[in-house]
Parts: sequence; C-alpha cells; structure tokens
Amino acid sequence: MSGKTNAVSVLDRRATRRAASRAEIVEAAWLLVREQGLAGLSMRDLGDRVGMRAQSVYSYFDSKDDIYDAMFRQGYEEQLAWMADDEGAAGGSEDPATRLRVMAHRFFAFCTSDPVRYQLLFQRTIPGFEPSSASYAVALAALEQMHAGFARAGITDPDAADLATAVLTGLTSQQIANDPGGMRWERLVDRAGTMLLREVAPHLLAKTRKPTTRVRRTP
Amino acid sequence: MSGKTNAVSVLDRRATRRAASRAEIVEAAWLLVREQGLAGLSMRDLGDRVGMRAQSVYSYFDSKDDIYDAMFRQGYEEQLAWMADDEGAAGGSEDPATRLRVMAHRFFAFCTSDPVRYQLLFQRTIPGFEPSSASYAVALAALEQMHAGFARAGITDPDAADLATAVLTGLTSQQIANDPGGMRWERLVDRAGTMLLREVAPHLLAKTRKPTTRVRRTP
DNA sequence: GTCTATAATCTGATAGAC
DNA sequence: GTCTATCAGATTATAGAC
Repeated sequence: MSGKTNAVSVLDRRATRRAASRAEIVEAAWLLVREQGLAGLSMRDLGDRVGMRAQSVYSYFDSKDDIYDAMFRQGYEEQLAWMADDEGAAGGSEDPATRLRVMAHRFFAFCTSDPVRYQLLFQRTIPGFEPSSASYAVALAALEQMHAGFARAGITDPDAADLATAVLTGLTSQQIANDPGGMRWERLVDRAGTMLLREVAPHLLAKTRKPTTRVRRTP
Repeated sequence: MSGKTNAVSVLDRRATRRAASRAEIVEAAWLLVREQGLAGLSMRDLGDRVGMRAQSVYSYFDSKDDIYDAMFRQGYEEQLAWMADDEGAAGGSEDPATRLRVMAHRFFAFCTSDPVRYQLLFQRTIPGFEPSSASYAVALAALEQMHAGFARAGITDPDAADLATAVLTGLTSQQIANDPGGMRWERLVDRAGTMLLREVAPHLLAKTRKPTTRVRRTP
C-alpha cells in the first residue's frame, strides 16, 4: 500500500515541479513582452531568461501560441481576482451607485496598470493567436462577474455591460496610447461613470448626488 | 529660356513619378497588412507585391518604419476627408444634436471599415514605431477638426472631445475585437451618442427627442 | 532606380544523444 | 527534461555594378 502511495506522491511532486517551471516561464514571458512589446516575444529570449536553451521550453509548451494562451488565461484570472476585491472593499453595505463607481475605477486601474496585458486581453493584435476554449472560458467568467456586479445593483439592461466595457476600455486605450503614464483620460473616469449610471440606471443616481469616489491604484 | 523650362519640367516629371511609386508602395503595404496583420509586414513581400526586389524599396523609403509613417499619415488624411463629408452631408441646416450624432456614426464607420488602419492610428501596437512630427501634425489636425465640430455645436467643454473619442474608440475596439463584422456594439452607437450629448450638452437634447439617425457605412 | 550579392542576424521548431 | 546540432527559412539593410 505504501508503494502505491509513494508512487502517487512521486507523480504529484513531478506535476508540481512541472507546474512551477511552467509558471516560471510564463512569468519570464510577461517580463519580456513588457520590455519588447507583445509581438516581440521570442523563444530564444525566453529560454535565456529562465536559464534554458530555447528548445527546452518546448518541453513545457507546445508552441509560442501555447505560451500566449497561458498568459491570456492568467490575465483573465488576474482580472477576476482584481475585480473580486471590490466586493470586499466597497462591500454590500454601500449604496449601488458607489459600488458601481468603484468598479469602474478599479477596472480602469486594472487595465492601465499593465498595458501589455490590456493589449493581450482586450485587443486582437497578435496575427495568428486565438485563445483555447479553456482559456476563453476564463474570459467569459470575467465578463460574467461584471454582469453579476450590475445585477447586484439591480441593473437588468442586457446592454449595460457592453456599453460599460466599451466606455471603460475606450478611456483606457486612449490613456495608454495618447498619454501613457498621465492622467488625461483617468480624470474622466468618474465623470464617465456618472454618465453611464445616468444612462443605464438613472434611479440609482437620484439619491446620491456626486459623491466623488477615489480608489487606490494598486491593490 | 526653353532650356530652363524643360529642365524644370523634367524634374517635375521625376518628382511626379517618384511620388506615384511611393503611393503604389504604400497602397501595396495596406493590402499586405490587411492580409497578414499590421506587424506582419515584410519588405520582401512588399517588394514582391509591387514587382520589385525588396532592396529596391529602399530607394523610396529609408526604412520599414518610414513606410509605417507614410501609412499613419495617410490614415489621418483619410480621417480628415471622411469626417469632412459630414459637414456637407448633415449640413449646416440641420440641428446641432443631429449633426453630432451623424459625426458619431461616421467616426465609428471610419474606424470599423478598416480594423488595421484603426490599429495603426489609435492603438500603440508596433514596438519601435513612433510617427514623425510631420505625420503627427496630421493626427493633430484630425483632432482639431473634431474639436471644431463640437465648437460649431456650441460645445465649449474642453473635455468633450476626449470623452467622445474615448467612448467611440471604445465601441469600435470592442466591436473589432469581440464581434468582428457583427453589430453587437454598432447597435449601441446611437445610444452612446445620446448619452454623450446628455453629458456634454444637455441643452441640445431638450429640443430634439430621439431622432433615430441612420447613416450609410461607405462614403 | 533597379539589380545581384551578401552581410549579419533572428525566427520557430525538430531529431536524437544522454 | 535538458542538451547539442541543425533545419529551413525569415528578417532588415548595405555595397556596388549597371
């Protein structure tokens, strides 16, 4: 019996080591794309960064797109975690309008805090790459999370989330492309949030009159 | 005297031919990036397309980025022309709200009608590329044109244009990335236009109540 | 202004020894 | 699982003949 148990544990250990190596490679990939641009990732540089020959990376990932896929998935897992913080921070105790405004600020902060990640998650920019269905499921979960946030505020308009993501990713991409590191569009997030609320849930605005919401940029 | 005149005319002709070749190369470059993605442009393919060796292209452009720069400039010249049509189409006779709504629709149509152009003009996606100051000046002229459109409608809010471009490029990029060729976000353009008007110029909305505006997609 | 030739380097990916 | 060796090709760009 102990033989079987040991065998399993060895396999476990191997799987753990393998997962750790994969994670290390993905982490190195993020560092590289932040330096050289999303499309500038090369297997050789990646190997160098993790102290391997480039060819050895193929023991962990089938192809370069497989690495992009892991990054894509991780990015949306980060979004899920980042936005979940809101539910704790802005809690159920506060009024819906404030909660939604905090959501807007945090989503903007998430996007601008890592422009390359934003590019991978929200823009179709790498010619051949398409996420696997497993990774795409995480993306859908993140969208679902946003829908749930609206639903909790009593917003049933099915277009509300589409309109909100468009406005917020628009502010983000303008900020990243035309004023990187600046505040030109970040300044407008609160105003855009009010504008959105007035459009999709005017009744929520009636009570709270212009409570300027500030949120810390890093979690 | 005829000698001098002839000399000038020969130089003229040379300059004309050169400009024509440059234009032909840029046109071929657009075709290629639409097929292979913006970053997928290569001098070899480009040479093949125009019936030259790749090396000969360097007689017309100093570098690959120099070609991107010409495309960038041309893209904004196209925007200037495209948006200028509005002034004729929706004319000075119509009311300001309708004019602005038409502007919104046409800007959206301009962006979605060529996703690769949108990527080059509005997203920072090519690692090394930065537009020359001459080309950037055209980009500023296009922004100035939009400001002028707002001013003509009596909108003096300096943030109005920033908010509007963010909302409209947001709708565009979501449409391109998540529902290419579809209508999911295009449907929302009119609603977003009303939302924007209510935010930056509510007085313009008071008179005209929901005049659904439709605009042809190709000019 | 177009060509040949070529530099000098990078690319993703595979085969097979250990 | 990591290595060496290598494929088979791409890349931008320059030099110099014509």
